[in-house]
Amino acid sequence: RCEDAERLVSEMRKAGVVPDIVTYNLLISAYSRSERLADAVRTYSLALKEGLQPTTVTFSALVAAYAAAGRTPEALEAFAQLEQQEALGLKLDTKAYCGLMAVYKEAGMAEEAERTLRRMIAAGVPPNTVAYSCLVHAFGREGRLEDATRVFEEMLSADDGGSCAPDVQAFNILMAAYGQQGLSGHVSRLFRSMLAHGLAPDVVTYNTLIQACKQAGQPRQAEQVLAHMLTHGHCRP
RNA sequence: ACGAGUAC
Repeated sequence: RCEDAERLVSEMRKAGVVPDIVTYNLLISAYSRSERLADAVRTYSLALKEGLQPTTVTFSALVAAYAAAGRTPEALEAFAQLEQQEALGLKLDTKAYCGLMAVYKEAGMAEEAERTLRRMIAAGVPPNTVAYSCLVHAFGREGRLEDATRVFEEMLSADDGGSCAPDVQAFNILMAAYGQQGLSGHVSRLFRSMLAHGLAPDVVTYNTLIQACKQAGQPRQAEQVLAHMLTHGHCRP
């Protein structure tokens, strides 16, 4: 699919259509998803050489490309470049900050992820469910369940029209965190809370529940989860 | 139009 994109771009050129920054952003993102960091970076340089002005999306895509390759320092550097460009009119938006938080999450730097969230809010950039979920996950990964729960509760009590309210994925993230510690009781409590919030569990929810049963050494409970999925679930195993 | 968060 990267190859298809490349072919398309070269056909564009032959047809006299000049690629713009969005074209390059798309390529960078496609390479990133294919874990082709070198190609992503080369494409970024190419865009600069073409005299194109990188956008917030360009840098976000670059950050994601470095992060996908596990290159934390370079990812942070790419975000720093975006911040430099703030003086030149680029805006740090919610997705850009979330990308940075994801880098910290992957790197096991939950404190930095939280600092980023607070900084975003202080800067007047509206946080959302993704930003909070990312932080919950960052703490969860480090086994810091109290912090993960504290952040999750902040999502529940956030009074901003629901833009930070936990969705299915947010519940899944916290459930997985508890499940990894073998705390299946907390996991099923969260599951009930999820239903009470009117959210429909998805396959990942059920997989997470079953994994939690496994982790806690409760094979019978796992069967009950499967039964629940088959009878009440709006999804298939 | 393009970029961000889950289970195995």
